[in-house]
Amino acid sequence: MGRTVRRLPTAYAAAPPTLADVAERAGVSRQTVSNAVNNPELLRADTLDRVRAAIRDLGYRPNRAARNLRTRSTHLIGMRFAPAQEGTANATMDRFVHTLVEASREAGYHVLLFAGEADDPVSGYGELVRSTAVDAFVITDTYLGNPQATWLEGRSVPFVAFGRPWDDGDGVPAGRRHPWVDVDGAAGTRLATEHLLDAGHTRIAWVGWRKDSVIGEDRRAGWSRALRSRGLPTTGLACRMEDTVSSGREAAALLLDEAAPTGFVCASDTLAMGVLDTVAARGLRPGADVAVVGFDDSQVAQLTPGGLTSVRQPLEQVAVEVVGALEGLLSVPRRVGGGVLLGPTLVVRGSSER
Amino acid sequence: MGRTVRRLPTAYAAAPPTLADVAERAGVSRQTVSNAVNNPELLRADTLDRVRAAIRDLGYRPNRAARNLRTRSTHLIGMRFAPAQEGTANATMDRFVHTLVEASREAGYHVLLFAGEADDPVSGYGELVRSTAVDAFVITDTYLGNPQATWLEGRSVPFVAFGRPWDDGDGVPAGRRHPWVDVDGAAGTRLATEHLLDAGHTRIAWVGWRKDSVIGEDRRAGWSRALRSRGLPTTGLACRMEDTVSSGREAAALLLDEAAPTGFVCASDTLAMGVLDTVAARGLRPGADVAVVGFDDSQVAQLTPGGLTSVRQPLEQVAVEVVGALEGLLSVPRRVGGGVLLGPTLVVRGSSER
DNA sequence: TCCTGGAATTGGAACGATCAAGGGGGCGTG
DNA sequence: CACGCCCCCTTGATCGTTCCAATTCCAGGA
Repeated sequence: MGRTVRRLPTAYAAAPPTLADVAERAGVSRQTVSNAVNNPELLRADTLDRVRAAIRDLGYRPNRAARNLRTRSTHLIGMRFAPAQEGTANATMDRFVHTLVEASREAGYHVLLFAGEADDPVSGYGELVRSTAVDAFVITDTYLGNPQATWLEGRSVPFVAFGRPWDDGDGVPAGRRHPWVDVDGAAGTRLATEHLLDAGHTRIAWVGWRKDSVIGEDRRAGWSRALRSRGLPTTGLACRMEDTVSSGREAAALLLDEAAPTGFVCASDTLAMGVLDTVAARGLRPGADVAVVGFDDSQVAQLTPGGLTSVRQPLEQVAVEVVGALEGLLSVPRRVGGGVLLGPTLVVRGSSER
Repeated sequence: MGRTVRRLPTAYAAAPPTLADVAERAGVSRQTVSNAVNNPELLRADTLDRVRAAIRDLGYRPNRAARNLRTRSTHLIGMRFAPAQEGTANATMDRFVHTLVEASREAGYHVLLFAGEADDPVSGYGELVRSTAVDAFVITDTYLGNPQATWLEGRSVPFVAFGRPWDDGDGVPAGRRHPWVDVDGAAGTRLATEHLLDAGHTRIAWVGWRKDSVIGEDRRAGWSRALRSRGLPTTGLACRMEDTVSSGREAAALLLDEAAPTGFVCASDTLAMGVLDTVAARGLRPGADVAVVGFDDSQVAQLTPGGLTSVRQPLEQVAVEVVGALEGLLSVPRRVGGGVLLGPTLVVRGSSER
């Protein structure tokens, strides 16, 4: 009848109350308490009140392990956490993860971080799937070939990708239709370029990444489209490099010598910092003489003296959409996922305006 | 005898194999399989081989929910994830969290992120404790009064803090002896100050935070001790501000006017960026005329033109120590936790050397 | 041959929740 | 008054694992 005394494994916290404890206190059966928690509309109003009072008095919370075991779902979302690269301006993860955690909470989920072998993009997932530790995954680095997505789809594990499936252009083959959320990089660089065009610049250069980066080529497309739509040339105005400050420096020097641009649109804040450095070294004033725009609105863009104008990704919105897609995925009718493409904004600072 | 067909809740992955499946295949009982996984030394060698082969063939992984339920432990570590403040140079979390995840994995744990109400430092913990969703917590923002630690200790919930319990000086009252790991901020600023002293500077200023920041006062102490130990004055050379770039700018202007220092040690990279800005605005060359050192080795320090010398916290080491302390805490004999204080390093860049 | 004892293995119960049926009232209806 | 129905609630089984105690196996000693 009463609850039995339990031995505790490590003698920490007192054993939390169980469904049976609440039931006894409220004078109902276990199932009724369960219903009060999960299907309150099934109970008569006064019974519900009584049970809720008992729950409150005892500080009852359903034991997750027991619930998980029975329902075969953990309400956990797995995410493989890769660190930001040192020496690069992109601290994207911080903002994204925070909102992901927040939005997940509202949807009744928690975020489980895990690590994998550095050289194997698929490692770590299998263990969690087979031990039914998570309900779904969020994958974040989908730039190349995207082996995680393929792996997960092959095993029918639900997941949402932050990033488009790039590898197959328009004609996405059947069975490769997972839900994804992404930011329209081309729209961002187009915004940046038009911002400079509106300020009167006509010779605007592109400083981007190597050609094999699909994201880089997408961003580049925004720049070239903006120029072409106003009938301006792009030839000789583009430069593709590694994503480092010194590459940005070199690219700016090269371009200033060869093409004398008055504006620079860059694929990253890292490159933009290099461009700014060269501009300053030549005695040109950022904003006044030469305008520079970066990408990511990193802390560097915010803190560098004068400020760096930069394209800001709506990471908070991305996270919210990701959780929304997950909810759709985990609710009963399996919705074949499409994609969501969000528009970035431009944060104008001193480097492009004075 | 054979396993029954199971209906799946959402018709995703095929149902993973269970202990019973493995047992049947290996021709042993369930308990023997369990022992093969958890206490292999109890089995005869040939039996162990047979069971292991069955486990491998079926791709068996223990169901976490069932295991959690029975053992009353989840092998999850909870961490409340607060985002980095925008406009501040500190992207500490990224580095720390990554290593925490990595080290946790080696210890057989995963990291569960959760969110709480912004205005309530304790919110979020209770739910996870009462639903036995995590075994322990890592708390990271222990600067003031540290209500989470008090809350968790009051409920005998195991946790490790990144950050010392500041509030009670030397005489830590009994019952407030939780394990913690921290970085010796004073040692860091002392390192920075001595770096400048060794370069020949004698008038070295401090740009720090308001007096009510214990961490700020600790860092300040490193600076003042370094100066005093060489018989140099500190009066008139310290300035305490908000943690913003413009504060750093103002502080530098003030100090240059009043005390004409040739070196600046700052409580953060954010402040240091402001100092650098003022230095440049006055036509002084960072490194050559005036040396500046920041704190945190943030991306800004790495990417700013010329580079900003900065104190780097050994966050990877902190995470490893944190996990080590957790392991000690969660293993059977409760060890009353002491603290671990780690030394930072100095990353020298152009702002202090030319 | 029987007994003993340690090592190896087994079957039953339990962890705490949900699922799937199975009642017991009260009320309207024939 | 009996019947059936719906509403509300209860009972027993179950998820997959580990704990506990019991049982079998096998070698060595009396």
